[in-house]
Amino acid sequence: MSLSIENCLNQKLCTVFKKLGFDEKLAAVKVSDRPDLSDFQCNGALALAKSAHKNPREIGAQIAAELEKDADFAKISVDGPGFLNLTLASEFIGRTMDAAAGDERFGAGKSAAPRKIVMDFGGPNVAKALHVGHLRSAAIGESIRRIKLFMGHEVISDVHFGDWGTPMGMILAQIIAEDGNLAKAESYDIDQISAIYKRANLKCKEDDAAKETARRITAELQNGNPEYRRAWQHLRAVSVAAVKKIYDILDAHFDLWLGESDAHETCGKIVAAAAAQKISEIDDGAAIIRMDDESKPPLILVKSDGGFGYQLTDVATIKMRVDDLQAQEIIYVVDKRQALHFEQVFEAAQKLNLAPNVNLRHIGFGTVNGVDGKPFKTRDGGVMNLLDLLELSKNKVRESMPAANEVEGYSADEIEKMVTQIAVGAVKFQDLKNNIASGYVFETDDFARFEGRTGPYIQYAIARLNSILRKAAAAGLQPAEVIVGNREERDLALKIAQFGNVAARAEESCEPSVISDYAYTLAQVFSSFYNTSPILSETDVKIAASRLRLATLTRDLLKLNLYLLGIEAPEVMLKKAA
RNA sequence: GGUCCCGUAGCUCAGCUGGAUAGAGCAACAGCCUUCUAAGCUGUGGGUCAGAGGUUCGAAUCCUCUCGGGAUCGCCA
Repeated sequence: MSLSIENCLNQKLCTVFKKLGFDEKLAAVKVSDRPDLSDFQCNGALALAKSAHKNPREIGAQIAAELEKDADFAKISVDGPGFLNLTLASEFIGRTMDAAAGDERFGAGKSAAPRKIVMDFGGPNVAKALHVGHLRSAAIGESIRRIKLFMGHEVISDVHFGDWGTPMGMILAQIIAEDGNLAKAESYDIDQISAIYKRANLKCKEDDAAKETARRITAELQNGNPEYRRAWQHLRAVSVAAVKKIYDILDAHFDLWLGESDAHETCGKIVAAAAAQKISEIDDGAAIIRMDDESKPPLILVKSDGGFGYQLTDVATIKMRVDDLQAQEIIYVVDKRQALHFEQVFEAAQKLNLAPNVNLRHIGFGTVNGVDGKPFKTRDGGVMNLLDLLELSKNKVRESMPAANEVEGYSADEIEKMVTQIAVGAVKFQDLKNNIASGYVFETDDFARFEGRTGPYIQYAIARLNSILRKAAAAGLQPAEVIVGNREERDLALKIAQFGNVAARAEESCEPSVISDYAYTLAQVFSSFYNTSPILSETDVKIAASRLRLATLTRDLLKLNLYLLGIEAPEVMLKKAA
């Protein structure tokens, strides 16, 4: 159970509602919409009035009268048509902060029903460089992974490498076409492989015969042609290594590096089982599973050329995750344009009874668009490489930072690390500040900006806090009991107290933007506090110690929130002298 | 054409399990650095919440329709 202030208030309200014979479900408290009037509000009286045929203000007054007895409230009023406005006693807020200071979870609870969750995000492909589209999957997936872990679930992340489809045959066919055979295939590096794939892609687009050859080779590869398998093994290994590097920079963690190919054997079993149980049928030479809703296209198990399609692979992968990993929930963080595909796959899994009692969930994210509103393309019409994007961001950060020879005490490596943390933080936050489902417009200029609602803004708040905490420690100042005095202290404390509910909401909705939004507003409230409530120069030692505790809490909480977003916080942020 | 999503400030977006005066950031304007990092703070201006009906004591939020935009609809993944 969460220790958060909101839950505590909910309990107080529930008790009163019960005592007065009101429906406890209506006792919910929320952060006030009118901070000028109260800290929290309860709208229960309005809803109660309807069923009880009573004046909502009367009901509100009844509730207020009960709450008056509680010293944790400084002021209770019934306003407007029947809003119950609750203002907390400063001592109560202070005590909550003191409790949070001793709690590494800052009042956040854990899931009452922890599950074993397999997460499928990433989805890189052999021979294809990661592009901006992969950023969303990595950023969102990693954040949800961390949020789920924080809330007490067990999570296994799987990159689900795209290594078994027609592109494999296309590359092999292209190498054979260019070299005459596959002898040199194992000497190619990632850049060469990417270039070969691009050429293959072009050729197959305009040449049906080439496409046909690629299909045939793909099928032969899948059926175990040893020569193809050997070359493919190499292509895959080189691609995995290249992709790993980028995911490392992005701090996206995968427990498993399985690919579509790993499901191949299981695919065969599924095809056999589906046929035996008469769940599948042959249509136009392909083995398909029809959907209950006939307006939906059928799921294609086996293509008419005999090759296994990705739909089958995804079905088979569900079976493996349930049988081998004991998944109780599988979460796919994949582009929402694939929503129909996942509906089909989930329905097929259900028909085949592969995952009884397993929660299958597709979290579809919107596309990264250009200013024209269409999926983002670079000037030459291609998709922007993720590494290029990161380099762009890094260059902008470097412009604002001193070089190693311009500043004392920092090595070039340390500065480079700082640059990376800020640049990656900016890029990831830019992605995570938006709702998952709504796509967002990618503007190159946004990555050149680190002011306002951005990752670096939050990192900067942490850097300032680190600086204060360092100096306070050097001066021998110890944090102590929180005394809520001025408005900024109160706002900061109340904001800190919200974390428990924020974490729960983020987990429930699988929405990192709930965290990013909170982290930003917390940093914002802190910045006001910073400007009005000095710590080191405060002469009243009790106030200084109280503020120091608030500062420590804020720093730790901001770091935790950035962690939940998969973003690192540099200890210090250097700036070029003006 | 079927299904789904979206339309909120000049721009990019929150808010949408119905509630009080619709919020941020950017951009614009006006202030704040002998004081814990100005990547910051404070303030001002800026809105027929696409439009029309309906449900309700109360609608940006729920329902219906219209207009506008987007995604997707069997062998690429």
